[in-house]
Amino acid sequence: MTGIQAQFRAHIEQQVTLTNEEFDFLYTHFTEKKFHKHQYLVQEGNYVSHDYYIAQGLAKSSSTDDTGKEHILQFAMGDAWITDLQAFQLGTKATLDINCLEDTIALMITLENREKLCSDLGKMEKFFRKKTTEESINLQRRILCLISNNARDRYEDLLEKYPGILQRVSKAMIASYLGVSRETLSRLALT
Amino acid sequence: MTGIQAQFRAHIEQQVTLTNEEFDFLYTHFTEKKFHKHQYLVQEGNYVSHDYYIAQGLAKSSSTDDTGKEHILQFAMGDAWITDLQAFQLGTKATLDINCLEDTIALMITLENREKLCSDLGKMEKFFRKKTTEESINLQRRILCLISNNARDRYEDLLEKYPGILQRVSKAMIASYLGVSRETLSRLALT
DNA sequence: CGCGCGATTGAGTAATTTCAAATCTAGTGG
DNA sequence: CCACTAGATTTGAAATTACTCAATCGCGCG
Repeated sequence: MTGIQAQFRAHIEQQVTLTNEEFDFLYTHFTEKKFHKHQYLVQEGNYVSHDYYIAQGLAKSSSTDDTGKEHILQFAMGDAWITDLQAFQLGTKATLDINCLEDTIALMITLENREKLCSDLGKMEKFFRKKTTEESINLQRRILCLISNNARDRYEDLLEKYPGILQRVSKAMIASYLGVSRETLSRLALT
Repeated sequence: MTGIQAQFRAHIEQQVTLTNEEFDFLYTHFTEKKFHKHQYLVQEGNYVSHDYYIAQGLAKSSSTDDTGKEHILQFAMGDAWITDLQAFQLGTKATLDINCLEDTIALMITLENREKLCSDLGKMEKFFRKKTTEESINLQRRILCLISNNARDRYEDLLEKYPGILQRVSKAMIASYLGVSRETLSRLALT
């Protein structure tokens, strides 16, 4: 049992309890893989083969608009899932890029394997339901933050939620995540 | 079998197929209820007893900031789910108001009943997982729209996604949903 | 007719963006 | 140890976008 496996099991057991046999079984549906900094997990225009559990490291998902500007949808630090959800679910081409900001270890699962796993092990169906519900709650919070608050408040909100983020992510990327220009973020001088 | 029941069954069967017995069984977990225009499904500060499937009518969820301004998180037209997800899941007090904009017919389910139903009927666990995944995809799209686009493009985006919305929702509320002032929305004169 | 509500318009102000230039910083090679 | 470069960050100034507050318009309804 590697450290990654133990961490992943603990991650799943936040939602459902597992026997050793169940964990061993479900684990066979995943592939562990290392990615180096700057490597892509998903590239716009390609099909999306996997959903990724980021065990260690840091990845971001983003889209690039017609003026070439990048907009960051998500940072996935340790213990988080990331993919181009729409493309993954529907089997369409990615509209997002997903790129590692640090050397990263991920556990990957294909759509086929995930659906099979959900059918064969009800606890995993439940796990994904709960996890996705959590995800929706977080996305709703972010939407309310975006429509309710100005740039400064959104920035403070982010720092509060991810205290260590400034040490790992450039301010230009944080600006892109918050939906403001990097110059504006820079002028919010604080903390 | 009422029209509402038939509609609800079709809604569920968009994700999973059901036998008559399964539908009858799952349906016992829900309560059908009518609400009149302006009635609250959820009020800020109260506990959230149910998740609501809006069969007919229209409800909105919103939060009110410290300056008294309302920010609209969601419109639930026919065939959509709505609740204060965070408060419902965690059993905490609502931070959202949910209010009917029209006379509305809803099917309501408590957290306890939903969890029981998911345990007793794997297809419903799957249904909720799929539905919540869809929800996440939509929320992600909205976030990208909010951080990528200006007010005009967000407005056009909304009209494209919900063509009939102007006939059912005041422009002040649409502005609140888009995160702009109603005066600004008014000045985007088009369509 | 006149009230009430939603929508629009006007004018001034505030927030944010853009483009350009200056500064800072970490890592590299001499 | 230092100079140098590439990338990140900050700063400046003007332009744009959006907001606020107030007034007006339009329309359905008693």
